[in-house]
Amino acid sequence: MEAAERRATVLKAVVEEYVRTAQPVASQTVTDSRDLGVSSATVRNDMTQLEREGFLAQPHTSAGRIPTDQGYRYFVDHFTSAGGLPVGQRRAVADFFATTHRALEDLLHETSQLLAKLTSHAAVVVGPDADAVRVRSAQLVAIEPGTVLAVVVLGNGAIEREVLRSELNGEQIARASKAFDEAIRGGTLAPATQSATTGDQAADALVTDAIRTVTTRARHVSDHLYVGGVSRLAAEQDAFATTATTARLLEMLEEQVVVVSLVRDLLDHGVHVSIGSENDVDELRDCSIVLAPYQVEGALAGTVGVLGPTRMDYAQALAAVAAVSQQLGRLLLPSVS
Amino acid sequence: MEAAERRATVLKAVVEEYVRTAQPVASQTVTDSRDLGVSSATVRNDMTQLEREGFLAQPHTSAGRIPTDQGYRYFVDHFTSAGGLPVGQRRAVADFFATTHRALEDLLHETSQLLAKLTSHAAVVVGPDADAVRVRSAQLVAIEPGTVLAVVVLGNGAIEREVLRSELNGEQIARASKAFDEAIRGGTLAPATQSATTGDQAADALVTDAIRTVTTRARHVSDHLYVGGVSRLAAEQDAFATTATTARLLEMLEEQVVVVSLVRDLLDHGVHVSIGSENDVDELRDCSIVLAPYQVEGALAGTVGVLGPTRMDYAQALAAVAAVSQQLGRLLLPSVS
DNA sequence: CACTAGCAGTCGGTAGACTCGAGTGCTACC
DNA sequence: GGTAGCACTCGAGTCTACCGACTGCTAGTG
Repeated sequence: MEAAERRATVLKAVVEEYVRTAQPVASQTVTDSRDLGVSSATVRNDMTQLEREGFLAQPHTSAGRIPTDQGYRYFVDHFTSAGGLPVGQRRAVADFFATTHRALEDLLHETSQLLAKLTSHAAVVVGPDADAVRVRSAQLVAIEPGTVLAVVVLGNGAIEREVLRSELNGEQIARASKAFDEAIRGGTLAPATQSATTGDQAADALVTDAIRTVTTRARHVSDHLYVGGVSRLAAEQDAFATTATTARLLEMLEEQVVVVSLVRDLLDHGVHVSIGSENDVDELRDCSIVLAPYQVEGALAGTVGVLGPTRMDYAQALAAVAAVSQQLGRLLLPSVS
Repeated sequence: MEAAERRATVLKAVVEEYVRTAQPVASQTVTDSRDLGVSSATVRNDMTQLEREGFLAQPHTSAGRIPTDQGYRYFVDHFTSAGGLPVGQRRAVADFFATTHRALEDLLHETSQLLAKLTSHAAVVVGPDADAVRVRSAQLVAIEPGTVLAVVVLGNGAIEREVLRSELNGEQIARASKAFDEAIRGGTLAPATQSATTGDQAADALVTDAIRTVTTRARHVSDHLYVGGVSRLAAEQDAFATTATTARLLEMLEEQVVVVSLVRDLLDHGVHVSIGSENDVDELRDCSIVLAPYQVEGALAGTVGVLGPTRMDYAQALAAVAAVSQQLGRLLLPSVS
């Protein structure tokens, strides 16, 4: 084995050991657990070089090495070629998606919990950008005297509904409903200034109101973040500097919008794994994010992701998000859910 | 001042000081901050007696006293007579409810966050029991070929909707809709065995399906828990034994159903404050819960609550839940929102 | 030249000894 | 009943010594 190649193997071993034990990895540990055919002294030399190159770090002089963010990056880029999920987990995912029959919101929420359970880390599910979702159909329905429900079916199977007030009679509402459908069907929910002309001024007003309300709300909903397994973050405490760090993380997840735009941003740039300091957000300096988009009918419909400490089993996380995103997309495909 | 009366005052002082500082309270601290007209030695005697009676405890011999759960209980029962919220907070609550225009789900969620912000603790909002909510109106709406939406308006303003598959034509659906409305309007969503007879077998099947689906889902939704301010739990870490305790708390909150039934159970027994070991649930041994029901049109519509460490400002928490529950009920009253 | 054996050196972690001071409990007294 | 005063207790912080886990280096080997 060539020297450079061996160094890469050493790096791989250090990452794997450290992920497993959370302890700085000694040269001896590496030679014991891997069959490198060299002595610990040689590994030590490799380690010093890896440290010089920025892949490893030493918490203090007389300690083993731990990977730096750059070290994790190399590991992810070179040693996590698409491994599948272990059969047990693969089955769990299949079972989950075979047996659920939920409204979209609940499904996404429970998907986040599934992913959290699979990876033992916090998990997030992000819906698609409102601007990117097409309207499949729309209508207005009188549900009570004075109350109208705007119902919009979206391309990803989500059904938005919004309550409106209107004193119009049934016939007027029917007319408005038609106009409403024509105005936004096939388009996106971007807050545009579609207008309606039914010839009935009151109906027009209702349609305008409906469009405005629905687009506003769509924006709100599309920025929604489904978070599963927050308790894992608390359990991972020790990976973070202080308990305040955990608190700020939880706060950010409650904030939702920061995370949603972060996730979208990462994916826009084709990033699927973001490690520690690669994250611009301060709260995430000690965290890594592993993402996979899911698609419905070939169109990007959202993203599933795992949020954990940088010391994370990346191979497993990648396999998990891949499996979940794929199954989720498949489930959403045929039905309107 | 009589001796017994003074002891109560000492207890009050200890609770208030301990809540403020999180430090065991010394006899001297009490005499310094309150004008009792007695010396610290007397307070010490009172404290030993309060300890004998189980209201106070000593972390170790040479330390001040901290309240026991029983001590907090006495404090809550005797010294938290309905104080109002400070004007600033009162204003914040009023502003919040004056400016929000959200769907019910979002409103409840944001209400929990408001409450969390007010009290600096985690907050929960629980909807009403599905069995207790009356159906205001119900109908079926064709939204796409092959797809029917069941829409149910509930007494508390919530609008449940559920997607059904059906190949019936418009006329059949209209008939089924009427039967659906008649079958469940005015009743509750308890999973009963209402049946429909429209004379059209296919329509009947749709109605039965709709009833089944809606009642099932209603149960699911009514057990939903809105949680706000989970990050506060992490920040309150030090109040709990280990970080594992926090993790288990978060887990329980994610579980939802445990908390929901706990809250309902407490309120059924007229309990508004549950302190530490008074909670049967193990995870809550170090926590207290402060609850207030909110009502819509005179009927119990749900509960808002605060979840924090036993070392909590009970007077403030009580004032906050009272103010929020009252305003929330008022907001839900007139509109179907 | 690549690798290794061996050994000195470094540094965190733990245990024990010591001190400091906050706060009590008790006793004698008013 | 209330108080002053004092001895006593015990946690927390500091210092020291020591152990042991690892490294880095040097000298040596195929």
